Amino acid sequence: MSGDRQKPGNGAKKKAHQVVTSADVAREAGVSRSTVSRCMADDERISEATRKRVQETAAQLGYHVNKIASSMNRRKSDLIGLVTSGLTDPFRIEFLDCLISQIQQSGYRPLVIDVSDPDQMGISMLNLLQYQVAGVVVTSGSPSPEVGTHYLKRNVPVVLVNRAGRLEGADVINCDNVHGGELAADMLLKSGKKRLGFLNVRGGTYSGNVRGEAFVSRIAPRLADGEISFTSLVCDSADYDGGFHAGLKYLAGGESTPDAIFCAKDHIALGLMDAARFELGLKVPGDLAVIGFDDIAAARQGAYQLTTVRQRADQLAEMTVERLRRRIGGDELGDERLVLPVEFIRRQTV
Amino acid sequence: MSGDRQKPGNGAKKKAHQVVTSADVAREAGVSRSTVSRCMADDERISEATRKRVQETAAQLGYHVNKIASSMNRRKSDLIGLVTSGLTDPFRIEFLDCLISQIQQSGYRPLVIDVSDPDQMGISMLNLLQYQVAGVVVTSGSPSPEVGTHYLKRNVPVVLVNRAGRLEGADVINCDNVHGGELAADMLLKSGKKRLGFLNVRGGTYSGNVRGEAFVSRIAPRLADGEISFTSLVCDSADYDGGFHAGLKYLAGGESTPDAIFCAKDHIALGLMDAARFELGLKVPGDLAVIGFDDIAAARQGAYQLTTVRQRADQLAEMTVERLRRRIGGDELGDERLVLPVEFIRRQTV
DNA sequence: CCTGATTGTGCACACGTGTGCATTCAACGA
DNA sequence: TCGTTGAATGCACACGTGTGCACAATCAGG
Repeated sequence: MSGDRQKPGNGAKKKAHQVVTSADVAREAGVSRSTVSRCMADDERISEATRKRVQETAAQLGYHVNKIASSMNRRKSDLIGLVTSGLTDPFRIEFLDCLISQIQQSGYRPLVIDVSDPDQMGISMLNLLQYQVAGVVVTSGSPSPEVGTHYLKRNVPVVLVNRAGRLEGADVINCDNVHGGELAADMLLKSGKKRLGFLNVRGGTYSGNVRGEAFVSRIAPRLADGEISFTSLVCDSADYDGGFHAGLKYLAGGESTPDAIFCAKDHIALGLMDAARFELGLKVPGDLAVIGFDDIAAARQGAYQLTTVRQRADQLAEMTVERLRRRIGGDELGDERLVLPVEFIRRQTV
Repeated sequence: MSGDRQKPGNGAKKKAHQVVTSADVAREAGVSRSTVSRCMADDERISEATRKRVQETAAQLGYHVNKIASSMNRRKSDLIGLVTSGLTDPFRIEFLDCLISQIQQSGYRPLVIDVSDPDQMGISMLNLLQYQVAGVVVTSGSPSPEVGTHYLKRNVPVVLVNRAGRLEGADVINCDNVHGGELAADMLLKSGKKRLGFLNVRGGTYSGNVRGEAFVSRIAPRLADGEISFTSLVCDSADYDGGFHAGLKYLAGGESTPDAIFCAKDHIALGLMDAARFELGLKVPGDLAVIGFDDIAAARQGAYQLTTVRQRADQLAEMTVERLRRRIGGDELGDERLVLPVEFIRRQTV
C-alpha cells in the first residue's frame, strides 16, 4: 500500500530522530508519495478533499518539503545569487536591503557572494552554479562581463545593476546617469559658481564616468565662453575617506581652487564636505558648493543636508526582481538596457 | 567499464547542452565515478597519480561538484543561515560584512533571511531547515529564543549574537555591555555634567537595557548624594530619526533638560546630535555631552567625532564563525555565554 | 449495458552525489 | 610457489523529491 520499492535489507531501524519525509506523510494519510508531492505543490489535479487531508497530516507531522532534494530533481533551486563587493557602499546596501526583501517575497532566497577579494572572485562566482541558482544579480562593478556568460550558457538568467555595457541575453539596469549629470550641471551653472570640479575615484567606475561626462558636456558651452573653468578631481577610494582626503588635497587654497564640486556619489561628497568644513574652515555652500549622487540616507541627515541626485533603490530592486522572475519563468526577453529616472533633490549645499 | 547500472531504454540522446557530471569525468579518465568523487574531495586513499589525472580531466571538462546533489547525499549543505532584520542598522551591517567574508573564507556560503516582517518570520526561519543549512547565526533580536530550538532539535548549530539569555546547546556571544555602560558613566561623571540621561528605544533591546542598567548602577552613589540627576529617555525607533526626534522632544529647554546623554547605540546618538546642533542651536559638547555605543564608521566622521564605546565587529564575526565551525565539526561545546571586550573611544562630544 | 470522456492516484524512473564493503593487484616474507 | 598484507579502486545502495505515463473510478449519453 505504501508504494515504491522497499528497501531491501534493513527493517526500518535507522536513526531514532530522523527527519520526517514525504513518505511518512503518505503513509500516515493513506496515499501515495506522489500525491503528497502534488498536494504540497498545490497541483490542480488533486481533489480538494485529499489535498486538505494531506496538508493537514503534513502540518501535524511537521513535514516541510526538502528544498535540496527538490532542487536536485528539478535541476534548479529557489536560490538567487547576489554578487556584491563587500557591504560598505551605502547606496548598494540600501539596494541590497530592498532586493533581499523583494526576493524573499517572491518565494526565492538570496545567496550572497562577496567578491571583494579579486583572487577568490572567479571561483566564488562559479560556486553559484554549483548551487543551481535560479538567477543571478550582479551589483558589483569588479567582475568582468564575461562571467555573466558562464551563467547564460547554462540558461541561468542574469541581471546587471548599475554596470557598463550590454550582455547578450541579460538585462542591464541603470539609473539615468546622463540626466543626473546634466541636472547637477544645470544647478551649478545657475548657482553662480565659477570654478567647477567633478570628483571621482581613480580609474573611475562606469556609473561615475557617465555622470561626469554628462556633466562636462552640459557645461561645455559656458566653458568655451571662458565664463567658467573646470577641473577633473580624483580620489583614491570611492568612499568617505576618499572624499575626505581629496578635500584636503584639492581645497587647501590657491587661485584655482574649485568653488563647486559635483561628486560621483554621495559617500564621497560627505567626506569632501567634512574636510572642507572641519579641517579647512570653509563654508558650505558659501565657499564651496557640493552636489552628490544617489541620495543615501546620510545625505538627509542634519549634519549634511546634501544637495544631490536621487536614484531610487526600491525601484531598482523592484525592476530587478521583475525581470529576473520573468526570465526564470521562461520569457524570452532579449537583451535590454533599462534606465530608471532620477530626481534632483535640493537641500543646502549649493 | 563505465560502472554503475546503465539507463535502460534511452541511448544517450538527452538534451544536447547537458551539464557535465562526475560520470563524464569518470568515463573520460577511465576510472569509476567513485574515484572521481574521492579525487574531488581529496580523499587520501587515492593514489597521487590518478588523483592528478582525474583532477586534470575534471578541469578540462569544466566539471564542478554539484553541491545540491552532494548536500542531498550528506544531508547537510555548505550553507549557513544568517537571520537578520533588514539592512538598516549600521553596526549590524558592519558585522554582517565581516561575517559574510569569514563564512566564505571557511568554505561556506551565507544564506540571508530577512525577518523584518513579523508575519513571515516563522516560516522564513523554517525555510532554512528546508535548505539543510549547516548552521545558523541569529543577529536580530526579534525572533523569540524558541526558534533556535527548532534548529537544535535537528542538530543544526546555532549562534546568537548580541542577544539575550541562554539557549541550551547554543552559543550566545555578546560584547561587554556592562563594562561599556560603566565606561560611559565614568566619563560623564568626570565631565562635570550634572543632568545625565540614557536614551534608548521604546521597549528597549536586550543590549540597550544592559548598557543602561550598568550605566545607572555606576552613577548610583552620586545620584544618592544628590550631586547629579538622571532621566531615562525614550525614542520611537532605534535609528537616526529616532534619536533626532527624541532630541527635539527632550532638549527643547527647561530647567531639567539633560546636559549629558548616553545613547544605547551610535546611530541614535547621531540623530540626537543633529537635532541638538542644527535644530536647537546647542553646542556639543558645550551645552550637551553625548556618548554612543558601537563605534560605527559614521561616528569617526568629521561631522560627528562621536565619543563612544567600541565593540569590534570583526572580532565578533571571527568568534561567531569559529564557534560555528567547531560545532559543525562535531565538537560538543555545551552552552556558553561569550563576552567580547569593549574599548572607550574618546573623541569630541564630551 | 456499452463507450468514451473526465478526474484522481499510483508506479517507476531520474536527478548527481558520497560511502561501506568487496574486490583486485602488487609486494613481500617464508 | 603460496599465503598474507596493504594499497587502490569498483560496485551498489541511499539520499528525498518531481513527473510522465498508465490505470482505476466515476459519470454522461446513447
